[in-house]
Amino acid sequence: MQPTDIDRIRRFHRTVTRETGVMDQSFLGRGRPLGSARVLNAIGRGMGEVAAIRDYLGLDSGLMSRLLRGLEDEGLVETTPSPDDARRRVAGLTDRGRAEFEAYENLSNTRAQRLLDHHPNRADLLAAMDLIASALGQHAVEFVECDPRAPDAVWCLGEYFGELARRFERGFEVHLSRDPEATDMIRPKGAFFVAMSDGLPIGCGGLKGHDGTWGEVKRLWVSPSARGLKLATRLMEVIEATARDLGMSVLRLDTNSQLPEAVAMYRRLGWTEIERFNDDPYPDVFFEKRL
Amino acid sequence: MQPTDIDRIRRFHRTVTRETGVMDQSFLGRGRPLGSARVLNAIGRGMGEVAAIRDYLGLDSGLMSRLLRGLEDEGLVETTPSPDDARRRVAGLTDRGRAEFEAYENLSNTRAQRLLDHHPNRADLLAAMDLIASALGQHAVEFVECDPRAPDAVWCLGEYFGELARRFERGFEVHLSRDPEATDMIRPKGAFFVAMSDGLPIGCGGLKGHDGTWGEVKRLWVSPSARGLKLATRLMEVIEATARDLGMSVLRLDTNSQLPEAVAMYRRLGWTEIERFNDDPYPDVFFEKRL
DNA sequence: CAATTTATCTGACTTCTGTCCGATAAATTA
DNA sequence: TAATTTATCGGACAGAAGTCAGATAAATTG
Repeated sequence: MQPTDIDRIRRFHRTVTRETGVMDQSFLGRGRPLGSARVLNAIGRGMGEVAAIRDYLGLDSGLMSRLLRGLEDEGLVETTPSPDDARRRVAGLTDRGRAEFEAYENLSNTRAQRLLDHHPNRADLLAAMDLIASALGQHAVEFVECDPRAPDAVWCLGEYFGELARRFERGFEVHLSRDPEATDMIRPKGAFFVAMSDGLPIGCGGLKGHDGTWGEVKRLWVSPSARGLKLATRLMEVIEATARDLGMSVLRLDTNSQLPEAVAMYRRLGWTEIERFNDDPYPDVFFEKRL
Repeated sequence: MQPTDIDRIRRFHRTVTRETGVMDQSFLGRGRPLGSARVLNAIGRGMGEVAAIRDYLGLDSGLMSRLLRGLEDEGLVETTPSPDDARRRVAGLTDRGRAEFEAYENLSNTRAQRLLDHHPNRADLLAAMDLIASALGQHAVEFVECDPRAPDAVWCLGEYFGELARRFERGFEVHLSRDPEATDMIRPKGAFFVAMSDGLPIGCGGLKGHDGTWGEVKRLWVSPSARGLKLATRLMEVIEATARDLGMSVLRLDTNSQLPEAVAMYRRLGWTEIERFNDDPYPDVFFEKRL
């Protein structure tokens, strides 16, 4: 009897549920209830605002308060009133708290490492995990505006150029392309966005400002693991909104007919094909959109 | 900054943890604590013996007893003493219990279906899930002895023949091969095993009895999603143990040089190459092992 | 400036989860 | 047959998780 698609998903789900149960057990091994451990980990991972933690973990305000107090009593956490709104509190780890957080991190990391060590095909396993994480987390993607020279942005751009090199018959050399100055993709001239899924970059897109009147969409890239989830469309929406915000009335972009998915998407999003507007050697299709 | 392998696994883990949290919430929506819901689901999925459920869910005997009683009070479950050991109790669903179980099943199924519907590439998503489920569940594989004509066995054999057809240059036609009678792979003559991972078949192997003196290993197959996890080796161990149990002193098998992984494995497991012992057109390598 | 809203805290309470121990009754062993 | 082991049950209890209503203090609004 052939397993149905649903059977396969459910088997996956059960296996993975068992796995999280095991992780929970090992967390409990540090002698702290799961609730406290989760709060500690949220703080350690950079969440400072009490409200943000509460929201992330879905906790009642009373419960949150008590868990935080417990961690304070243990000497792991300190809270201070937020500078711009003294009602809010910001939590941070003490030295002991940081050590304890690292201990939890080690538990998770060694478990991950063990899984990796016991698998014959790391690349496929990791690709499968990326694919699933993107599929499950597609509604939890954050679009973070940053400097295109920031680490996450640079990583995305590296992947982007690498992919172009693979897909273009003639290859692709970064320095051949008119690489816009990073400062053209920073406010107030332009902007650059990285799509973050649970802390990992999975896509990017830039808006390059041209002497205040028009903008150019550049470097739109989505990780292979997140393709098909309409992430590029959402990035474009963010970029268009930013362009309007910056007072631009026209957007342009160039692309290549060897990237048919991209060309199709621009058409679908209401862009119209125009004449070549630069002498860049790589693109052979040009689009424009009035805002 | 490039995400490390560990980062990627941890992201996967967090995403999937969030997902199970959502499922738990939706289960709670039926107004029953998670513990009870889990017991009900275990029973619905075929676990009858109280001890088996307790073991599967890792529950204390007292807690188990109380949860079971709660479900009985709700009229969802009935327990009867086991026929062969009246100390043990066997739990079963009442009609109302079955309806309630179906309701939980629907919650899980619709969530799975929704995920499937929202993804552009079902085949890749499912393959990724199979791969991960096999990697995580490699220590929870059960080797079930069954009739080679049973549904799970037939499905595995279909996959097996399909793969042979793809890998052999000359193609592969099932009827050309000397297809051993199913009854030769059933006790007392022989045996057939299906490797089950959480209810889904992921591999198989047969032991064909030849007039009581020697046995032949046939139809050894492992699902692509579970390759590299030493599953074939474990299947072989089960088959060899069964052969000893049936009083066989020699095992033989044939394979093909176009399946180098298989040939390498047989050597590693202590098999020695021998002369051709049948006139089957497909195999070109023959092995023997004395027990 | 008074009234209202917002973010957090506290206490009281319920339910759920997990543990321990002894009771019971059915097998198993000596 | 008596003693022991095994599987379940039930009571008592402790800690964890979650809910609710009010208290407090800092913003915000009118």
